[in-house]
Amino acid sequence: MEDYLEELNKSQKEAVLYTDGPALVIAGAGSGKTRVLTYKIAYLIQQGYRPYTILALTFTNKAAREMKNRVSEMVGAETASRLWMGTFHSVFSRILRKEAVCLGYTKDFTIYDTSDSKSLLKSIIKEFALDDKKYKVGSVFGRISHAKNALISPDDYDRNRSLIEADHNAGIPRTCDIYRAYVARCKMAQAMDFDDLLYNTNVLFRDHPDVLKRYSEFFSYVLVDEYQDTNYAQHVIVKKLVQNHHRFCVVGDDAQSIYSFRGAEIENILSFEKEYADSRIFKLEQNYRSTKTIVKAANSLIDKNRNQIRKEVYSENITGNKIGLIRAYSDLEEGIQVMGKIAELRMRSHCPYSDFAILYRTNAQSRIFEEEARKRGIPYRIYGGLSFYQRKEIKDVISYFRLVVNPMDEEALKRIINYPLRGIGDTTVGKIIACASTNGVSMWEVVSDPDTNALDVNNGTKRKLIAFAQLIQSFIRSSSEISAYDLAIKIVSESGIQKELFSEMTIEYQAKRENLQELLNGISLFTTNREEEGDESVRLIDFLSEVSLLTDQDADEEEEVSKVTLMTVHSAKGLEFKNVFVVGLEEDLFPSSMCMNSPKAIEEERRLLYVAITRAKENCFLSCTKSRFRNGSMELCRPSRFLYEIDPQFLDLPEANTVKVQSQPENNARSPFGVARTTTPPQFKKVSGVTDNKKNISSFPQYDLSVGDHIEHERFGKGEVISLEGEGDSCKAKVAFEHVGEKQLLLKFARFKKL
DNA sequence: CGTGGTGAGTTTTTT
DNA sequence: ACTCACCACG
Repeated sequence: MEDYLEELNKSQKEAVLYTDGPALVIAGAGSGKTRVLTYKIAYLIQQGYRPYTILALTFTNKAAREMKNRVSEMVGAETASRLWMGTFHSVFSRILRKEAVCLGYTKDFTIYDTSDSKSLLKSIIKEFALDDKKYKVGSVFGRISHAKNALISPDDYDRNRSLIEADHNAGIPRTCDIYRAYVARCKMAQAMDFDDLLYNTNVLFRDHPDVLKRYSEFFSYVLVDEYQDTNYAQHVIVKKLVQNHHRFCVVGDDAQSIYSFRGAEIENILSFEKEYADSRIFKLEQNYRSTKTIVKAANSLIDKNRNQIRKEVYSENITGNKIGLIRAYSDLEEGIQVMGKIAELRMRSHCPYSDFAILYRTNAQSRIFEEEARKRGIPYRIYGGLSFYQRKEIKDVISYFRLVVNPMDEEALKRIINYPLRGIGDTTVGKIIACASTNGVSMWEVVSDPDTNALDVNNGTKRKLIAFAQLIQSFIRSSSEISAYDLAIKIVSESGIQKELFSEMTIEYQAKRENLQELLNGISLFTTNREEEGDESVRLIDFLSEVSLLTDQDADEEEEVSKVTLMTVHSAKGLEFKNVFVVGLEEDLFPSSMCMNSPKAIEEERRLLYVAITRAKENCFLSCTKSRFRNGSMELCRPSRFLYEIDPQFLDLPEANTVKVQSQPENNARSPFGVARTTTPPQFKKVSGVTDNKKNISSFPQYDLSVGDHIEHERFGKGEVISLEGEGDSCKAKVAFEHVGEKQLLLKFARFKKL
């Protein structure tokens, strides 16, 4: 163990060894944050802390798993497995299941995922007879979620003037009523949504001092990873847990705070020192990951943020290459150029595909890179998109499981009451909901006993309802007798799901069958694992509570072939790659158009780019395009303001630019992109030149062309005219483009200019 | 009650 | 491009 400590640098070591009070570790990008956390846990254990009294909270499952693995290597898997280590959500859900009764919940409560929550909100908005064009499910959900993350109850909400006013101004004054109804319905369904896992943990500790006392005495040391991403609720709960002894350590980097959209408060980390007068702060400033150039370039960018903890991140690695710039004419060509560059670099340096990552702001950008990779036969792996457990066929099956475990689960019931089709349509479901709410009972009670609840449906429908209820009841009876796996099999065959999935032999259905098979395999694996660990009766609820908090990133399949990684910048946090391409650096995309009127949001976007750049170990490329297909039409793009904020001495400015600057007399400033650079950087939306750009695009001048002319096309880039045919409006040109090959252009529509 | 077609809106990020 | 809501018909 003493040897381990020698592997740390001075500040890392200090951070590990200090355990007497609150510790804030500011960990610059690539500075060995996980190392400090894992060594610290090992050190605590060495100091005599019992492992099961150490609580380590992370933000993602992936981070938790990685930490667990690394701790295992140091102290052994046996000891590591006793630690309380996991995401906030998973650890708190464990606590909540234990203490559920205090809160009026059963241990088997359901966890609603985002789509369940939204579906419930949709019902409520409909029941309130509100205009769903005004009351958009997404924004109502967002407001409720923010309220919960700020520990604001429906009653608090009502009393909060600024919230009420904001809703009023947004034309949705009844948001608070929806919130109240939503909470009641979740409770009625014995369900908690993601935010409830935090909110209710706080309620538990607030209203039950004895319970809090038990946990705060039980946990002898608390560690929190990615503290900059915690929201108010998490902050308060941590505070409560350590109130007795103040022995805890939070690790984070304010420069990498990128989750404010879901309630993260950068203030939690910025004001830590004020909050805990007895705290010590440790700064890890040496970056071990990247070249000097990458670190300095990233620093020069993040320097533009006002709100931050000052630190000097530096690298002792080689200087390395400058940051590459890629300028494309269109999103299409961006894909071609980036993939081309990857192929070229790979040839030159013989590094595997897994050394490359393409990072983008939005998932929608992935498609073009995917297509281009496929064309070239470059293997790739996309992260993000729908998680396995969110696919329709999987959610449907899981909903059966959920209903069996918790018949009050309204969202699960709605999902499967007519799947597979059994003649219970929207009309009937509407009646059931209405009947349930007038009688103050759950939908399940209405379905299983339509008569007592005076449900107004005809006899045929009633029979169908009763048959459905009996089906579910038979599953419930079996659930106490047979294993989770056997029950799953029984459900799939007796519900008719199996028949339905074999009713068609199309590729989609084939995929669905495979997915279902995978789910069953997962249950089987889960059951055997638990049984090996000595758990005699593995219940379905155990499986459910585990999978409801999993995301796609957690499927850690061993990759047999090396692949290029495609992911959003958000999901790249914490990862590193030899070569990184950050794409789509354009105004309204990165920074996102969502935050044009908020300097705070712009600072967050800047941090996001900081995160992206600092993922790179050796080479980093930034790309932008002149035009991009968005929302169904071609839009002109201006380079991101961030490109001008990076100190140009770290940028590899291409020679060709000089030429381009000359050929575009309207340019009045030297810029890395040879694109009209207004003397002031692009400002907020109302002053921006977006509309002017739109005009430019349609007033592209027409030229008389002849064979051999060189042209510059809006999407395809530069090329040479090979042949011409037709006259007037139907005149067509065949053009050989540099990057995209030969294309036919109908001159009437083609957007290009002669060079 | 179910289905199949059309049309509109949609995209920021995730536990 | 892709999903979802709505509508008309069987």
